[in-house]
Amino acid sequence: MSEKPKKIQPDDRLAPRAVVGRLSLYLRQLEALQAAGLTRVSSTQIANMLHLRDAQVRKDLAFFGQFGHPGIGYQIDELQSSIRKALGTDRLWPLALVGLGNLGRALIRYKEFDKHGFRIAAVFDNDPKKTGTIVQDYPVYSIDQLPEIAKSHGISIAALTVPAEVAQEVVNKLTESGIRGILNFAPVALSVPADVSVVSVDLSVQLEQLVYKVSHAGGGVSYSS
Amino acid sequence: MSEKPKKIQPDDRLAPRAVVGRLSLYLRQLEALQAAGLTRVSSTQIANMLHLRDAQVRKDLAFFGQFGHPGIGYQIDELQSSIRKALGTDRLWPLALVGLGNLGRALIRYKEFDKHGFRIAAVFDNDPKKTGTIVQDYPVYSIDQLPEIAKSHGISIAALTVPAEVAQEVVNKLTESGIRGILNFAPVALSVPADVSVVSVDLSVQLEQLVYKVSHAGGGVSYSS
DNA sequence: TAGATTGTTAATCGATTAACAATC
DNA sequence: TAGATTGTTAATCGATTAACAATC
Repeated sequence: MSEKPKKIQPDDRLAPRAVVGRLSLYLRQLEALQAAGLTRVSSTQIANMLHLRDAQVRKDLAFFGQFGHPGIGYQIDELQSSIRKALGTDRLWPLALVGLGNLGRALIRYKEFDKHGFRIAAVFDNDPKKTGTIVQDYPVYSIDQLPEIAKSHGISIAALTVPAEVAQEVVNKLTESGIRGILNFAPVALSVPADVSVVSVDLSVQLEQLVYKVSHAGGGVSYSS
Repeated sequence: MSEKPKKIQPDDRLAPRAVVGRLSLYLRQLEALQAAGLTRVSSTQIANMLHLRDAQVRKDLAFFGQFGHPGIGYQIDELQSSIRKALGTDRLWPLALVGLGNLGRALIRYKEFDKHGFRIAAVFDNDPKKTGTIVQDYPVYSIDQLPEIAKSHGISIAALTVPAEVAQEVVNKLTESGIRGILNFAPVALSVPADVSVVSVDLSVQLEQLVYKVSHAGGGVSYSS
């Protein structure tokens, strides 16, 4: 009979999705606080800014380790890098942009990605009128070239902004090319192999959420995460 | 002593956010099924397509009423209009687009909004180089004109695609103009009066979610809702 | 020291799932 | 009828919150 092994790492289970979502929001607040010249912050302050409870902030962070100083609070720069490490954004992630429609073109120019460690490394589209051209300094490749380019550029994640009708078909090519994560903007439920992650952002769905809230009195603030 | 009034409506409490999020996804699936020529569907089928449990689908729907036929399933067109009614999307929602950056311009051309009962009714920006011009058939108004135009066009919701630095300031103008709901793309936590709803979509946050999942093995599909 | 704040436990709250009688 | 499927209850599971000893 083997003893239950004592936990070495702060926590090695996968964090609940809700926790990870809030981690990103904490990071945004910390960036804002730092820009404002502050160096430390308490869980209560973070909680108030995001309309949460202090205990929740501490418990979320506790999932990944002990980053605070009892009686003092959290050192902003320390906590930032701890959260980045927990999220995996403590390194640069080259990104494939697949689909050069309206949304795709907007994402190429989207400054926030750069600010948070993401860099569009290559742009793909299957329209022969677009492939071979240069858009915003990026040469546009055919999706068929994805396997080779993903490999040579070390790309493992992709933003998918193709029409819904072709999304699944393109996703199949992506996963066959070694893409491990897809940020999907097409309004369809994608099927992927078990080792590939998908996060879907459907803007119409978000707008429907808003309409529900507006229609049913209440009000209040919520984050899509 | 007054009796507790018997519940008349199927349910008059506010549905949990998670339920409302899934309702939109059900609607997308129903649209796809209908396009494929089907007329009825079971909770098990819907659940399988979205990687959920059948009981959850039924329970979510039960929140709003009884839409199914025991032994038969759901009539697709019936269920669609029931869900639309529950969400409040059974009517057209004119939308103000505020902020004509990359994302704003992409949203003007975004076809999915039209498909789901949303219509951009007016476009606003504070850059004097942009106001007065016509973008994609829309005259661009100054944000100062919002109160009058919101009133004349019956606009009560807005998509906010301005830079983070000015977002709160613009939000204040929006709420003063009678806007009741804001789809916020600026990566900041907004403060609004209690009777105004905010749904925030932060694309960098979504990408961070994806990186976390990719970094920590697993995989799997998740919906931002 | 006194005051502040963390990390963590236990209690509460809410959401998901299983199971099944009612219905077609 | 037999088979299928709903709506709903009760059981389970997970997430949030309150409370507080430990720490600075």
